[in-house]
Amino acid sequence: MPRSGAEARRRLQQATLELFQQKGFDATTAAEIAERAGVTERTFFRHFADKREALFDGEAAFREALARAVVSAPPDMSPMDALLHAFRSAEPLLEKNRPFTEPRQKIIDATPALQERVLTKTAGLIAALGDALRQRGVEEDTSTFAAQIGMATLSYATHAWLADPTLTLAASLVKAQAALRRFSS
Amino acid sequence: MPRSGAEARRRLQQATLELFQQKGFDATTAAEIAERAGVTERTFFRHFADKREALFDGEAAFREALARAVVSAPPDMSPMDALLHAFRSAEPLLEKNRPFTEPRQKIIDATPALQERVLTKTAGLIAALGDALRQRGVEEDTSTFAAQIGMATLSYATHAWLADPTLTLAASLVKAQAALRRFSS
DNA sequence: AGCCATGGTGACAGTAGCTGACAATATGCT
DNA sequence: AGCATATTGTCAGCTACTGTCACCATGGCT
Repeated sequence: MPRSGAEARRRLQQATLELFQQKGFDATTAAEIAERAGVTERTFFRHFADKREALFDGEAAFREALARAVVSAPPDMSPMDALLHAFRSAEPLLEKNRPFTEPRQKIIDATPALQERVLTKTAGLIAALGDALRQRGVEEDTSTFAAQIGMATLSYATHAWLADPTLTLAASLVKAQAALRRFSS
Repeated sequence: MPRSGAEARRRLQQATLELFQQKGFDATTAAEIAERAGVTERTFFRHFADKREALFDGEAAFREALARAVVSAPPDMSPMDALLHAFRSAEPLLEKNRPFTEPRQKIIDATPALQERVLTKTAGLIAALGDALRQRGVEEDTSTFAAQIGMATLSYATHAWLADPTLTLAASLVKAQAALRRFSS
C-alpha cells in the first residue's frame, strides 16, 4: 500500500533509532528494521542508501540552512565572520533538535561505522560552507581552508555548549574564536 | 604454504593497487585480489579488516612518526609551532612516498567509499596529534582543537606543494600559516 | 464513472563482503 | 627428531545491498 511514502520513511527512521538503541548497530538487521516499520527490507533500501543513512536524515536540511545563512550574511563581513554569523543563526535549530540528537550521539559513540559516516557528513558540510564562501567572492583555494577552520571552531564551540547548558552557543563561539587566535598567533 | 606472512601481505597490497587501477574499486572482488596474490579470499581478510584497508597500509607508520615528532619537539614551542615542526620533519617521508601515493590518489578520487575511509584516517591522525600535544602538557579541550587546525593547515600546504613541484613543503607551510592568521584576525 | 499515468511497494533471486570454526602445513627452537 | 607457534586453506553461513517485474493506490483527465 503506497500510502504516502513519507509516512513509511518516518516509521523507518523511528524503528531504526529504537532498534539501534536496544540492540546496537551491528546486531540489528535491515530486515528487522523494515519489519518493525511494517514494510519490506527492499523498501528500507529504497528510502535510505544504506543502513547508516537512516540515522542522518535531517542532515541535508541543516547543511542547506547553514549554507544559505553564509551566502546571505552581510557582504562586508570577512569569511570567518560570515561563518560565525551563520553558526549563530543556527542556534535555535540546534536547540530544537537537541532531544533528538542526544540519544543518537550515544549510538554513534558506540559504533565505529557510524562515526565514519559522521565524518563524511561533516566533510559535506565543510564543502557546502566552502561553496557558500565562494559565492561571496572568496577565492577557490582559501575558501575550503576557511570552511575547515570554521567547522573546527563550530565543533569546539558546540562541544562546550552541549556540556554546559547554562552557556549560549554565541558565547561559546566567542571563546572558540579566542582560542583560535591564540593558536595562530 | 605459510611462507612468511609479510610476503603475502605485500603481494595482496600490490594486487589491490593494480586491480583497483584497472577495474575500479567496486568492480574488483576480494576473491580476485586474493587469486592474483596467490592466496585465498579468507587470507585477504585476515590481513586487512576490509577491502578498503588494503589501500591504507602505510598510514599507521606515518601517523606514529608524526606523533613522535610532535612529542619530541623542543619543549618551549607553542602547540601550533610544535605541529608545524613535526610537519616539516615529515617532508622527506612524504617525498619518498610520492610515486606511490599519486596513483592511489587517483583511485580514491574516483570512489566515494575510499574517500570516506580517508576521512577516518585523517580523523585518526588528528586524534594522534591531539594525544601528542597532551603529552606536551597542552590542556585536554584545546589539544584536539589545535590538532584540527594543524591538520587543516597541513592539508592546505600539501595541496599547494603537490601541485607545484618547485615549492618546498616548509615554504608551503609558511604560506598556510599566513592564511590562517588572516582568517582568525 | 471510467481511464490512465505516476509512484510507492511487495516478491524473488542473486552477488559479494565478511566471519567463525577446524584442519593442515610450514617455520623456529630445543 | 619433536614440539609449539603462526599462517593458511577449506567450508559453511549470514547479511548488506541490488536488479527486475508485477501489483496497486492515488490523482488528474475526459
